Amino acid sequence: MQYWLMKSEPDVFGIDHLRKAVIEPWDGVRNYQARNMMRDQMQVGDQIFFYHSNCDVPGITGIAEVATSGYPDKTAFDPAAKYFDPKSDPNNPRWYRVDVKFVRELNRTISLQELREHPELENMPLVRKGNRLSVMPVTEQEWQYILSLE
DNA sequence: GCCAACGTTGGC
DNA sequence: GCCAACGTTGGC
Repeated sequence: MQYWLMKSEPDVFGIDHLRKAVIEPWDGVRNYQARNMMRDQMQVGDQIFFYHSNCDVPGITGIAEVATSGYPDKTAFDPAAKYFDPKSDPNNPRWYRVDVKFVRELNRTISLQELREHPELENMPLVRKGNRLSVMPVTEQEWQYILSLE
């Protein structure tokens, strides 16, 4: 069992959308580090913190779980898609995605500001200045600690 | 292989 | 809306 944190803009796709859809592909990731984690490391059942970015109160708002391991992100092949990438060859896909499944919303949003206040979490890429990774691993200690804040 | 220019992310 | 930080691109 591994733990992850995934960022999404709530205006585009937030925890509410996932709650209604239950299972959705996590597509549109166009960053190699994040791609590698989805393609190579994520396993069905892994737990995910759902993080809202680029909004009034950025922070962790819910929990999801990995519903499929990595598979090619087909939106990269579709010229009409927002995340079309002409360099992604269907015979050798450049981008991958996983499906994620809604687990629950947190009782409250644990804001980035609050997460920064805890020395126990200082090694998380999330709280590092300038970090833009949209998919990142979370240690079991960090996972449990954050849940204890809820 | 270097690095300047550019585009994007995302907090504030 | 601003802008710092970072990743990518492409000329050389």
